[in-house]
Amino acid sequence: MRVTIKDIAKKAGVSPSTVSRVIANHPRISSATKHKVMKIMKELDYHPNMIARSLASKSSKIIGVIIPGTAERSFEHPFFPELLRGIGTVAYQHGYNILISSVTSLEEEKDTIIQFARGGITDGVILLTSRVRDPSVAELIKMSFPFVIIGRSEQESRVNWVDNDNFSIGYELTEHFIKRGHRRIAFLGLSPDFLVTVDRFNGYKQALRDHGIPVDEELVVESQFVTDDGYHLMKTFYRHRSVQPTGIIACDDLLAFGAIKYLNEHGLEVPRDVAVAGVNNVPQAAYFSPSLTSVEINAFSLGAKAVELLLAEVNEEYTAGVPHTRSYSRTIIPAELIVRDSTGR
Amino acid sequence: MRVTIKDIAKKAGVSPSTVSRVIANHPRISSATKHKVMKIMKELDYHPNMIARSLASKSSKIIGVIIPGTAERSFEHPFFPELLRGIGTVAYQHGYNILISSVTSLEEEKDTIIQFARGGITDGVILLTSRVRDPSVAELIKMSFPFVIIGRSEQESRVNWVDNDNFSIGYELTEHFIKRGHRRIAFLGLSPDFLVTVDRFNGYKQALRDHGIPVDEELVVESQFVTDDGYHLMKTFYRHRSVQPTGIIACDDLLAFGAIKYLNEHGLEVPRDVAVAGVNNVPQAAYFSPSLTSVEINAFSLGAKAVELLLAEVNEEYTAGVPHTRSYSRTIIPAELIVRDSTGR
DNA sequence: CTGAAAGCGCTTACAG
DNA sequence: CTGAAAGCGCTTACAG
Repeated sequence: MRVTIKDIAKKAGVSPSTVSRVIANHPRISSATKHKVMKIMKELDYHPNMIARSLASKSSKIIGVIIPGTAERSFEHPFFPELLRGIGTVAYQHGYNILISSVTSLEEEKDTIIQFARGGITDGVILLTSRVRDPSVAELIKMSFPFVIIGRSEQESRVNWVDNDNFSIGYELTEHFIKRGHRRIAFLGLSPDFLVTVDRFNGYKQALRDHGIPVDEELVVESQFVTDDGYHLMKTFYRHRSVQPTGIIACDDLLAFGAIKYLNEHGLEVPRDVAVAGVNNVPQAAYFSPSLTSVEINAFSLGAKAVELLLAEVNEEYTAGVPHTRSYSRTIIPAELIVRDSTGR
Repeated sequence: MRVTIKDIAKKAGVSPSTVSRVIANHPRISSATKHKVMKIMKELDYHPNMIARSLASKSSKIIGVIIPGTAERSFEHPFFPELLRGIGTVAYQHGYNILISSVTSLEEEKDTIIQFARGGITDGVILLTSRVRDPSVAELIKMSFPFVIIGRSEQESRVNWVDNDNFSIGYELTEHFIKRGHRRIAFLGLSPDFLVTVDRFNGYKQALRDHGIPVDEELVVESQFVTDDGYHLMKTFYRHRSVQPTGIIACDDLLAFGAIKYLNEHGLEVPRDVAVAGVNNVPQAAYFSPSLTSVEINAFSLGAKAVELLLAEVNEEYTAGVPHTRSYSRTIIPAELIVRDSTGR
């Protein structure tokens, strides 16, 4: 039999309420009884049942993290662990645990969200998505359950989110190429369903315009997901397009690696013949030959900030009685261009 | 007010017990009442409170996953998400959620384990570790709480684990080099605290011996962790050692990438001058120049199998009354040598 | 097949 | 500063 609060109470000669207050570090408790109770908890190796506590207090101290389905494969992305580490670190600091979903379909995702939210398992949810019109977002809003999105949602109001400024990322990257004299710059990896790529693409276009360079649709390569099929995208590109880019901006480093491999195999040297850059600054970017120019998105901070926003909202709920207008935050985590060999020196 | 089982019961004209049985899909329930109750649950948009259910049933349907501290940085490793995906997929199939720890110190790890196990939050725990003498393992054994280790533990008995055969991985990799005529093969990344590297190293030594090649300590490069500092390891190696290896086996692909970068910068071409191979077959291995020979460890399967073992043990506990000797499983997930350009053709 | 009752292990006004 | 009591929302023998 596991030792409960009653066992402690009996042995300490106090009531269960008092033991509970000691555990919760309640202020109005004499330090005498406090120490007595704590001593006995040590002796009996007592550990509170978190489930019972959750039920009684209506707070599980668990944050749910919803990860886009396997189909989108972002799970595999190198920046994901960093994000998770940021989430975990801040959550731990505040005494929260993190419950991870890993679903394969949108229905499973909805199931999970309902379970997390309605089932009382979590106090709030962090949603990793930058999907246009994500159904989970609508669901969460409907339930008015605390949540934060990592990756800007299209839903502009009544949503907390944290993201990089992807427009600027696209803009700066493009300007970097322009400053090195490039004018035929391809954009690799536009996926209309994913705002992150759309935003970067808009930044790209704006930079071109600002420098008087016409946007050439021939230089835009769409892709289904933000995956690692840069090799095949380039193959298709060179087969079907007549333009010869001198620079390629890939929406992701993995895309860039694949693209470079293709270029190498077809006698094009990077950066001599074509300059290439990616985004996300994966660890391998520095070791690649040539080392890859990329953008550090500070995934750790994205995760950390998301937890802070979420906990602010979760706790806001407890300021009962005080009427207030609910506010929503958008937080931009700065990104940083890391220039390496793949765009020349 | 959230709708509870009582609300459903009242509206359906049955007792809460009956509603509970409908939810649990209890066999002895008339399909008439079953349908009536389900209809009302739909109407009222009822979702069971998982916390209450957990408390009453003494099972949270949550699996804890303990990840080695940030200090060890395995969180950042590309194979980790795959592992997690394997865990998540099988867990979901069985109706379990996964709770992730992300701790920074060994004390935090112990805290977390106690919270997960004693606090009743999880039904069982998966421990990612291949640390020699992991204190968490001892803790879990002491509590006799269901757990499975991914990564072989030194603790040979009373432990379930799933792992690759790292001895064979080291052996096969080495034999691959020997067959291509190499005799001076360096081993990069031996970390005495991590069994995974020790096992691979033993396989390496055995292969050399079996082919009559003496083991040369000069060719062994130790490292603190399984990280990405291959570049610096090689720098130190060439500065302090007199031997010139013609082949390098790195304990990890990231190590290999760093090593290759160093070699390139110092006029050594891969594989012409030095052949290099890694382990883990990270996505970038195929895109690297040259593409990297590696070993696919099937991380997804490692995770999937770990959950299966764990759930077997968790459920075994419920076969109460039936006396049985508890058994422990060791499962080996096959690994596969992937030959690419970095070791020649 | 169904209900009444006890119980899971805590928390938290309410009273003193 | 502390206790008695009610309650959190379920499950599950036990009885019928």
